[in-house]
Amino acid sequence: MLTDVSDATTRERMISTAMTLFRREGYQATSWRRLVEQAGTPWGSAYHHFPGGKEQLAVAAIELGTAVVAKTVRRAFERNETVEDAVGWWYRKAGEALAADDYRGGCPLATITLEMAHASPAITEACQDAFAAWHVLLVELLTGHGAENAEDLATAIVNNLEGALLVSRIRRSPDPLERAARHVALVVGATRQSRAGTGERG
Amino acid sequence: MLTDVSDATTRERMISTAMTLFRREGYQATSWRRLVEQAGTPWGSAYHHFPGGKEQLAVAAIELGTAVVAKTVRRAFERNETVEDAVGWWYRKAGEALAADDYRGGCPLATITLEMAHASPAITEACQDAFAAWHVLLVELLTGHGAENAEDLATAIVNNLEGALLVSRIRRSPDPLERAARHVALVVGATRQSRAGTGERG
DNA sequence: ATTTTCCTAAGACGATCGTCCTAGTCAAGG
DNA sequence: CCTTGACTAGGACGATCGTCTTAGGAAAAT
Repeated sequence: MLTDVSDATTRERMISTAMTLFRREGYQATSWRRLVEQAGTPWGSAYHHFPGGKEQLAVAAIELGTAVVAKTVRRAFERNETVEDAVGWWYRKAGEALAADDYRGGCPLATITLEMAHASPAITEACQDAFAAWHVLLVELLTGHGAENAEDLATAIVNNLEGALLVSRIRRSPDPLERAARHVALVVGATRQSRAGTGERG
Repeated sequence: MLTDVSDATTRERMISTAMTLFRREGYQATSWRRLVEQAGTPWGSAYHHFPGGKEQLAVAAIELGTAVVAKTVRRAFERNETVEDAVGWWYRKAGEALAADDYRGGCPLATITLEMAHASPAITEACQDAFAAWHVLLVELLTGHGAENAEDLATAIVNNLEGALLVSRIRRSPDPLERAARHVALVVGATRQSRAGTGERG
C-alpha cells in the first residue's frame, strides 16, 4: 500500500516544480500543461496523483514551501549562537537565493498568498498554516536563545523578510534585503541590551 | 485637445476599478469583462481608451496606486509632528483600510508586482518607479523631519509595511500590522536617541 | 496464464481569456 | 442639410485554460 518509488518521484517532481513556478510566476500563470512540461512528468497523470486538481497540487506545494523555509530557519539557529547571527544568516541566505535565481523567486508563498487569499479556502488555509508554523517555530527558537519579547520579535523578523524580499525583487538589488538584515540585527541587539546578557559570539 | 468629461470619467473609472481589482485579486485574475462589469463602463470602449490593451491599463492603475500611497504618506507627515507619529498614523490608516475591505486589499501594487515582475517589462518598470518614488519621498520627508540615516529608515519603513500587510492579510488580523507600527516607532525613537549624542553602550 | 491494480497517452469538452472588428450612435461645426 | 470625429454595442476570433474520459500498457498478485 505504500507508494512506489516511481510514483513518489512523479508526484514529488510535480510538487517541487509547482513550488518553483508558483514562487516565480504565481498560481494563475502556472498551468498544468507548462508545469508537466517543465517537470518532465506525464501529462496524463496529473489527475491521477492529484484528483483534487490544481488546488490540491497548490496545497501540496505550499506545504513543501513551508517545510523548506522551516528547515532553513532551524539550520540558521543551529549554525549560529546569537539571534543576530542566526537572523543575519537567514536573510543572507534568502538574498543569495534570490540573486542566484535572477530575482525571479523570493518567498515561495508570498505570490500565491496574495493571489488566492480570497479565491480558494483550501489554499488560504494552507497559507495561514504556513505563516502560523513559521511564527511558532521562530518564537520557540527565539525563546530558547534567551530573547525577551519573542512574539514581537518573531513578527518583526517575518515582516521585514517578506517586505525586503518583495522590494529587493522588484528593484533587482540585494540592497533592501541587506538593509533589513542590518536593521533586524540592530533591533535584536538593542532588545538584548535591556536584558544585560553576555552577547559574545564564539 | 483636452479630454471630455465623459471621456475622462469612463477612462478614470476603468483605471480606478483596475487598481481595486489588481489589489484584491491580482493581474491575472482580473479580466477585462469582469472589470467593465464592475466599473459599469462600456465593454466596447476598452481598446478605445487603452489601445495598448490590458498592459496599458495596468500601468495606468499602478501609477494611480503610486499617487494614492504617496498622498497618504504626505498627509501622514503633514498631520503629525514627529516621525514616530507620522509612521504610526500611516500604518494605522493602512490597517483600517485593510480591515474595512475585509482583508481583501493590502498594498495596491504588491500582488501585481510579484505576479508580473518578470512577465511584462512595462509593468515591471511601472512598479520599479513606484517603489523608487515612495523611497525618495520618504527620504525627503524623513530628512526634513531631522532623521539621521534616512535611507536605512525609509527602507525599513517600507519593508515593514509591505511585510506586515501581507501577514495581516493572510491572518485576517490587524495584529502584525499593529506590531509593525510599534516596532517602527521604537526603532525611530532609538535612532533619535543616538542623534542626541548617546551612542551604543556595552 | 490470468486477473488485478496502478499508471500513462492523447485528446475532447466547455468555458474563458485578450484582442480586434464593424456597424452604429451622438454631438458639434460647417 | 452634411460631415467629421469621438465613442459605444456586440460579438467573432483563435488561443489557452482546468477538467474529465477512454483506451491501453506494464507490473504485481493470484
